[in-house]
This record gives sequence, C-alpha cells and structure tokens, in this order.
Amino acid sequence: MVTSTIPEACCTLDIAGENQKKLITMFKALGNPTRFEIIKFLVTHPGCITGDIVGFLPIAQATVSQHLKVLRNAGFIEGTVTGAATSYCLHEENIDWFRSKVGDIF
Amino acid sequence: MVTSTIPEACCTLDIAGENQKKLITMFKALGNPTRFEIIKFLVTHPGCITGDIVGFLPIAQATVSQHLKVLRNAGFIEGTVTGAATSYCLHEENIDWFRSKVGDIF
DNA sequence: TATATCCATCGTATTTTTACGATAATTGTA
DNA sequence: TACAATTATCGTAAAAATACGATGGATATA
Repeated sequence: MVTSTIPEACCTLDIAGENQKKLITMFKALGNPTRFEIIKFLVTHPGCITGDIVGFLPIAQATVSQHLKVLRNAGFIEGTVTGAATSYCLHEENIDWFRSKVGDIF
Repeated sequence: MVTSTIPEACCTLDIAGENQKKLITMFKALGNPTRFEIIKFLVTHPGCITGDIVGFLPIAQATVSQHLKVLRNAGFIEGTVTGAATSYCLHEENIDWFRSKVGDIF
C-alpha cells in the first residue's frame, strides 16, 4: 500500500467564504469575450450610455443589457439613470479590491 | 432626433487579439469554484499530485482531471509526470503575465 | 508476467450560459 | 395627451460547461 503524502503547505491563503465567492463571480464576469469588450469600452469611454455600447458591439440590445447586469452584479460597473438613459462607469472601489485580491493569491 | 454622442475616449488600452483571448481564457478558468479551489490548493501545496487534489476535493477523479486540463490550457499550471503520478505546480511566468495584464486594464 | 496504482480520456446526462425577439416601464417632447 | 427614445425584463432556443462512471494506457511492484 502506498499512502501518498500530501506535500506540506508552504504558506497560508486567507481567501474564503463570501470574499472568495465574490472574487470568483468577478473572474467569471471577465471570462466572457462580450463582457470583456464592454469593460474595455468603459475603461476608454467612462460615462457612456447603454446605447453607445449597443452601437459599438455587434449584438442585440437585450443581450448587451443582460451583460451589463452581470457586470453590475459582479461589482465592476455602476449605472446612473439620467432621463431615459443610463450611463455607466467603472466601480473604482470594487476594482481596487479586485486587484488587491489578485495580488493576494498570486 | 437626438444623436447620442459617444463620450470621448479618455485613454487607449492596447489589449487585443491573441493576448486578449488568452487573458479571457485565464479569467474564465478562475471563474469556477472548483478550479479556484484547485489553484488555492496548489498555491499552498506546490508539487502535489492529482491524487492529493482528488483526496482534498469532494468530487470525482475524472472531474478533477478535467479541471486540471482547463487550468493547464489556460496556462496557470504545469504538470510533471513522475512515474505513474503527475505533480502540479503554478506556472509562475504566465501568472506574472496575468497579473501584469490585470494591472494594464484596471 | 500478473497485479495494483495513478491518471487522462471517452461518452453522456444535466445544468448553466448566451443570444434573441417581444414587451413593458420610464422619461422627454410635440 | 400622444409619441418617440431609451433601457430593462421576459420567455425561449441553442450552445457550452459541468460532473460522473467506465475505460484504457502507462508505471511500479510482487
């Protein structure tokens, strides 16, 4: 019988629970080509409205709206209703948190 | 008629093509709870073998192997065959690239 | 050589994601 | 008040991801 010994833990990593869940949701949100394009567009065009993104991307308005919702729920973006339109910006605080956590892991 | 003007680009962002594709694949790989746990385990237990991960996680060996393949293809990990076993480590160079690109975007 | 160990791959069922058209809700304008 | 503009949501079809048992190939051991 061979009892395979798990190598010693070389360090600890205090990411768990809700923080981990949140982080995974953010990774998942970025792991889609369309959503990544939306993020890129928002980085270079802060404050643009949904229609601008719809005009920029080759996909239906309903689909863009759905992706914006995913990005909002993940915490990457923030929408501000102005009249009939909604303008979007990156959520800097959450993005700082994200970058910080990526640094913690790797 | 209202011609919505797209806000001026406030900056450029030179992520595109294959680099972008690679990056999205890496985000997608991390955006799954099981794969994230595997990465965490490898961070704290470098050099462990597939069986160690199977013993650690509450999922079938075939599923673990499948997730390891995704992480390998994404470039996060490297497998070294030693006898009948395969030991895994993080791919430091690709991880450095990943962290650097995250910094470029945000 | 037979046998056990370790792991990747195959085939498949289930769940989740993605994209779309249609529709409704809200705001501004004639 | 009617109407156009803007966007979110609903229902649904198609594609992708996920998990599993079974199997096969490679290595070590009796």
